[in-house]
Amino acid sequence: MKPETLNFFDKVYEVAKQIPYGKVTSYGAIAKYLGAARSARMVGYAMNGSHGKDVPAHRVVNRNGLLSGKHHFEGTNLMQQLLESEGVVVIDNHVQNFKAVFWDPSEEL
DNA sequence: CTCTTGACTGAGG
DNA sequence: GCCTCAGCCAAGA
Repeated sequence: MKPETLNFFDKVYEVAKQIPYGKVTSYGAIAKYLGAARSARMVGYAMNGSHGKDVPAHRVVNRNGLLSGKHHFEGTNLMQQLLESEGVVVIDNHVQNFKAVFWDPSEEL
């Protein structure tokens, strides 16, 4: 594994790991913090390899607070249950009061 | 090198 | 609030 190739993915993992309990953020927010605001898709792509790591991928949703990545988790509602376990209200794959639980790395980090 | 795919986003209707 | 279109960028075939 070459560090150069892991750079982007690693950064994504590092940021995701720092997401506070009971908070969520968006792919675009992480991408922006990494200086790649146009690479939000890459963040999601990177999360694809987050399995086996200490990355709370369930705390990362799209800009609408929609659990766009729930299909990448086991079962059909694991991601939602994980969030609700942390105090985040989720209804029909949508984070309720998204703005209140939103955590922006560019602002908080 | 070219083409496809995608856990995205912003703008427009 | 919902749907559609176009732009973005990296990885894999």
